[in-house]
Amino acid sequence: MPELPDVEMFRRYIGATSLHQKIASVTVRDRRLLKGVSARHLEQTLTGRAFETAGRHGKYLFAAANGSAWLVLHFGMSGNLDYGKQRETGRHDRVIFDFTNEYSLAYISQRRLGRVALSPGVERFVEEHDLGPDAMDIDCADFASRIRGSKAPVKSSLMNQRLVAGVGNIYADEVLFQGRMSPVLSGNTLSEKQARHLCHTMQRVLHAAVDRGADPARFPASWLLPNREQGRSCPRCGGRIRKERVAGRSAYWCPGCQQT
DNA sequence: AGGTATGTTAATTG
DNA sequence: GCAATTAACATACC
Repeated sequence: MPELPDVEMFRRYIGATSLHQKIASVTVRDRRLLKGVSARHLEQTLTGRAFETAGRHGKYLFAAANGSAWLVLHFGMSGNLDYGKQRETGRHDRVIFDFTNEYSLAYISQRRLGRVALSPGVERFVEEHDLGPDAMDIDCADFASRIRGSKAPVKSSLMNQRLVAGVGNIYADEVLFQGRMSPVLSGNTLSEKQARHLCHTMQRVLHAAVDRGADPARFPASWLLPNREQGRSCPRCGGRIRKERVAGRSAYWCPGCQQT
């Protein structure tokens, strides 16, 4: 689930539920999910403070505590947040933030591939992890020069978080489908115009997904996602959807309308 | 039982 | 040294 649109929903969720409340305690139920911070340090840093704002860069979610400590959440292949009053602890709750008003926020990671960290700020984090610009607001001229500077398959570059942050396997397929471009096309063969067009398509798709609450059930039938299965018919040309391994992941596309 | 799954990263290969 | 691919990670599902 958690690609940019999903994480944007999580950001809004925190914004709507968890800001400006004093943190009473932090419970780390599985320290394997912590990255670069001890359970003790996380608890000591956050307890007594409150989250003031929620930010996002690519697939990373940030919540600023008082001062200059930011909580960083990443969701991996599975993940969720759940806020509630006197909620019962779930089996996959990995870190729980208890507020002084009896409400708590649970960071849930079923497959434990997510990570929880602390950072002095979003900018610093982005720099340290060498993340590219966020996919929603990357400048398309910048995007074009980045993707044209790589001979990797365009799908691989779309998913490369150092090139542009936020697009994963599902949305990469959707962007390429809507941009009518083959996933295996080499980036350095794109014209400036093609690269910019791909960028605009990417931003349109992500924006539309966010507008629909990142809920696939609300995505238009004309999109690839509802038909992302080998052998299904393409909602645009009726051709067959093909599945093939590209850049180590399953790529689904319509050879009929994604020629170049 | 074996393959696959929306992610990142360390290790490996070219 | 760099870019690109693969393995590993943990768990659930088909």
